[in-house]
Amino acid sequence: MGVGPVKRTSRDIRTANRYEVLRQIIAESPTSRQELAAATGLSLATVATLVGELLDLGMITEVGFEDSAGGRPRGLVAVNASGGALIGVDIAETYVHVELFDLGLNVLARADEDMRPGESRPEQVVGHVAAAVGSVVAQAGVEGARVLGVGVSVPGQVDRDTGISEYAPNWDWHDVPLLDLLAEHIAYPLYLDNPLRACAVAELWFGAARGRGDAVVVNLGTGVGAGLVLGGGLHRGVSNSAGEWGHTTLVLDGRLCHCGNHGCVETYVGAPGIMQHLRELSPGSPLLHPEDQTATIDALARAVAALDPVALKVVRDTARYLAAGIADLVNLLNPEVVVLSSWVAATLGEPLLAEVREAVSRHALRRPLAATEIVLSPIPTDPVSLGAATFALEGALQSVGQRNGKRTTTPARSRTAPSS
Amino acid sequence: MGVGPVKRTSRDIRTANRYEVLRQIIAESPTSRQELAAATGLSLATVATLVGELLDLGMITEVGFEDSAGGRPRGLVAVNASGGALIGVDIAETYVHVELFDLGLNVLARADEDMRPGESRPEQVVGHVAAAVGSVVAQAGVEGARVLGVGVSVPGQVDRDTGISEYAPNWDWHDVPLLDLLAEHIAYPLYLDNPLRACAVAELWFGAARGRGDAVVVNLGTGVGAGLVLGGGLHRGVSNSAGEWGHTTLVLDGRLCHCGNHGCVETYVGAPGIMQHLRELSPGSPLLHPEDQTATIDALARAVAALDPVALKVVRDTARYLAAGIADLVNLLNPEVVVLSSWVAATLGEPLLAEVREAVSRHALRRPLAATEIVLSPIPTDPVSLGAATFALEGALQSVGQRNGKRTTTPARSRTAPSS
DNA sequence: AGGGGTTAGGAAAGGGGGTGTAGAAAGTGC
DNA sequence: GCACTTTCTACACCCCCTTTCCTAACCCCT
Repeated sequence: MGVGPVKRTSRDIRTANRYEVLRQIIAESPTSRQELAAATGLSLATVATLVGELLDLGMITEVGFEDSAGGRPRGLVAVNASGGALIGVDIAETYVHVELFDLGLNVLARADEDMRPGESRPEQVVGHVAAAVGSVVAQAGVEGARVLGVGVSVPGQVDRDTGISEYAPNWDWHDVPLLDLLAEHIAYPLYLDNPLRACAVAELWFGAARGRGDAVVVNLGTGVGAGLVLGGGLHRGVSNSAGEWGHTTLVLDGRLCHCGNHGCVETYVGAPGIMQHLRELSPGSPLLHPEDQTATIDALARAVAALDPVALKVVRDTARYLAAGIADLVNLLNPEVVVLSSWVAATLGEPLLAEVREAVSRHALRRPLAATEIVLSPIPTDPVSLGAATFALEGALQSVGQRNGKRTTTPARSRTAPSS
Repeated sequence: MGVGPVKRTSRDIRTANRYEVLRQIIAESPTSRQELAAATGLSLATVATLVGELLDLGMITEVGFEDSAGGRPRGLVAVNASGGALIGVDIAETYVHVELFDLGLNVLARADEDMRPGESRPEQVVGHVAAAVGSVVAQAGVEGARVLGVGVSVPGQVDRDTGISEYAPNWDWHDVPLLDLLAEHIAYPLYLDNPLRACAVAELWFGAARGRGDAVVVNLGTGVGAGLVLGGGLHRGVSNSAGEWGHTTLVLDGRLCHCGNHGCVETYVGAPGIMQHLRELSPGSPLLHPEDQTATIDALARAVAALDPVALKVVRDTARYLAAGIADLVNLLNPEVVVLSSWVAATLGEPLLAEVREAVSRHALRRPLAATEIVLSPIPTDPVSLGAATFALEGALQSVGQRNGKRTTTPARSRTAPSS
């Protein structure tokens, strides 16, 4: 339980600025110190210091000079892609997906492990994760020392500081010390969080929320949730469970949700909800693949492109439910941007977006609506593993200024601190 | 439109600490530097510096010593009630309510002005405000120089920095430069904001949100809204309209709301909504005072105390609607505390709270719910004018460190800057 | 080839902020 | 009256960002 209001120190300013500078370099590589200063609003001196730090860390390199038209040419810096590797782990109900990134956040290797419904014990999940992590490191052929960290996303409620999965609805986990279990198999610094926040941080660093103060990242997958970016940072809530938007009541006495309530957003706009709607409209629809959500949503997207009337109606109805929920978010939080993320949003794409925009504009109040954009996530890869890797990147960046090695309350764990 | 993420400077830290120390002194007066350091988590040196500043400003005074059991006795400081006066202005649809506070936030004088339905021109409202402000200053007999500032709350969307009422639904105002108009009549520094945020800031300083990082202040009056305290500070949103929770859709195709949608929270739990429910249940009910919301809600509260079955049902049903909305807030934001504020909440009191708690516990997810308390506002006076006065207090405190007089982007206006 | 103009970037100084510590100040107890 | 204890102030120190000055590096012109 967080005690008292947030304690801010001047070091937080430094960390935030470090993030900002690196973000900018990753977004626009190569770039010059001058451009960085202009883009971040920091002074040249501060930018120079931070760039120096990042150069020392080997995260960026100097890559020549800009052409000059009289005057000393600007030195250019770029991400040093081979300066380190980041691993993002996306643990979901039925699979573990792991990606290894270079520092430019390009995917160097992938590994997937399927989990059968029965495999719900923490040790089993940890085993899959360890195998996949080992696999991507081997594939990419990077030396272990180059791996700056491993970010792990696990559904449910997570305490990132203690590394405990407090509650995972899929497997009925309660207070599983996941990070400690993983540390027994994985020798790199580990960071734990949940997929909602992973997607949000991915958008914040590399996606549609870059440079925005307030954003909502709506996550449309099997489950539904929202990552909240408020005041330029992630909002976590007192007990790390902010963003549970999927169980907002949309329809009084509506469909029964696994959370026990009726009419939750998730039951209408989650993949199973969409499938149910399709089934109700057209019980024998060829689009329906009863046991395969991905295949069904794919088929639905293709049918929409072919102007299939049933598919169009399913998407339109789904968009309406979704829009009702998003309109409430717009009114309540007045964000700059609402990002539609995760695989259902990516698959349904523009047609869904168009319907959502139209329907939101009918529901939301005019003034807040005018200030907010609704967009699809521009992130081409899996946002969850990217976001998880970003947590590792943030972690690596956080401890830069720290007295050498002495981690005080750093959330990072490594093999050297197994359990206890 | 806010550009880019929030820019934090070390001065913000100072300001936040200054707030924190004064808040603590006001809450517990007299108190010692030692206690302040313990309560705020700051070092003794910092506390001493800040206390010194506040002493210089005349906002607090030294009031003797604590008894000692060996050792130098602790010096005690207390709010210097007569060190200044703050004025809070609550502009509502049908009245203007003004209170003058001493620095202990005790009410020294009140003034009310009624506005007839026709009186909707900005000049008329400004006239009422100026008259009431003049009245409280005269009543309290304070010299003008002692008035540190006037906080003004006006419904709708407000840009506190420019002092413009961008949109006020009651009177169909659009971009009225209210602060400039007021500055022609009022010679004190002026601060503008809306009642939602006024209530929130009142709770943050003096009420149930003190010392909490995340809180939601639910405002139950004629209109309904929520003040959001996130990360220890007020959340405003990009275009200053965060908190429009009253128009969250609660019932699909429900009651028609003046915002044009159906089923908004406000149509069920706002005072007019409650009256309508009473009318539907018992058309000729003696509790109903058709033209007087306050009287009706008062009567309802008394009837509940007398266990009148109709009144009990009205309150229970209202609580259910309210709870559905609050449960969504709890899930989404995971706050430490939800505060029920404004006159409807104050009037209906404990019976409403009990029903709300019970109903929220049925709707919200277990984990976030476990971390959040739901309470009635402990603030005994009008929270809106108190909050408005608090804005003035914050304003007075903000410019302390500033180079003398030179206001850079200070929101405060005074007579010396009339229009343009 | 050598100077003048121009722009980049580093080094140092300065201001704001918080913290640790020595020593003065102000009590109690013997 | 002296020792002990505790508070509180003053100062040095560290962190962070910014401003300013100066040197480095390049272009163009003569």
